[in-house]
Amino acid sequence: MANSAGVGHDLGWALGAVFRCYARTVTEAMATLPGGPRGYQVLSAAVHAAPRTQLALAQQLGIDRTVMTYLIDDLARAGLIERQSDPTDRRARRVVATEAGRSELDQLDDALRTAEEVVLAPLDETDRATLRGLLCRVARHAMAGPDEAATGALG
Amino acid sequence: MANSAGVGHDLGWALGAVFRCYARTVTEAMATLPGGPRGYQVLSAAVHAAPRTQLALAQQLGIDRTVMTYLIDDLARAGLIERQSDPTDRRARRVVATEAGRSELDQLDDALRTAEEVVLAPLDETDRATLRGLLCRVARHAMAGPDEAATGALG
DNA sequence: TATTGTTATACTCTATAACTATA
DNA sequence: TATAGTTATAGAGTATAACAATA
Repeated sequence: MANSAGVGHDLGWALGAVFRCYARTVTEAMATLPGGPRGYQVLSAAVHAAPRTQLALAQQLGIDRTVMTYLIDDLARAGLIERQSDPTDRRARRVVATEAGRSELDQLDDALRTAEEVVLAPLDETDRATLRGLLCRVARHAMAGPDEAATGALG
Repeated sequence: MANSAGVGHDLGWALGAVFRCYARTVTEAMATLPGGPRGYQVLSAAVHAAPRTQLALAQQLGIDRTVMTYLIDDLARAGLIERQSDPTDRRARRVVATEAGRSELDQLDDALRTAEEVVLAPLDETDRATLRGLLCRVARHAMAGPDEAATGALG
């Protein structure tokens, strides 16, 4: 394919290839988690942040609220999170992580670290830091512009 | 979300954000092209490389051969490519670009250049080259490992 | 019998709308 | 009347399987 007319291809191709490699590794690591990568997002939010309602969670993560219902159904069935009645509004449900959920998240985070290692394998520490820095600068700029609700979806 | 336990998030988040920003811009640029980004891949292959059969094209681009049928139907209906009988194998159809297809591809390539500019806007020329270089190194390594048929798919 | 391309069918994911129970 | 959550329905996109023509 070494045609020089490839244009924007250089960046687009590399970006796509790297993203897919990372996404594939991450998705594999989350193969057994209900909801896959998005299940991870919900679980992570439930563990790290104060309990929020399903709607708040859905808006934060850029997930449709009807999808959030199924997602939480599955995660709750797996015993990773729980729905708790909101004492101040009996319509709302607060999403909280269980002990099992916290432990599961720890394992998943390990897997994510590994996935990152796999992707960055060909670079030494200096180059990794450089790539991270440049990507983050570009990412922050990209998020600043248009409305970007999704905070970590894979694709 | 400023929790330091965010783990691999730094890379994964930035990668996802940048990728989605680029993918969105590119997809918008190809909104009127039949088949969207994948229509572009087929058109580009038809223009730049020697005519190939639908199956060869499908395998090269990582597209299912049944999808390729629809894709080529739409591109042909738009007058951008043509199906030609393969003289050496009457089962096969060679995919070739029309003049209109070539011209359309030129315009799309312009749009891609612009999309790249949009994404890389916050970086100066030196940093852009650095990012490109690092991403390409990582991408080449990622492609070398597992079977990666898809050469430029976005989603 | 195997292969290219097409067509028909089914499945997955997601979005839309309707429903309930609260407010 | 509006909102949180659920459920039901429909749509897009994709994969699977069956088919026709040719090798």
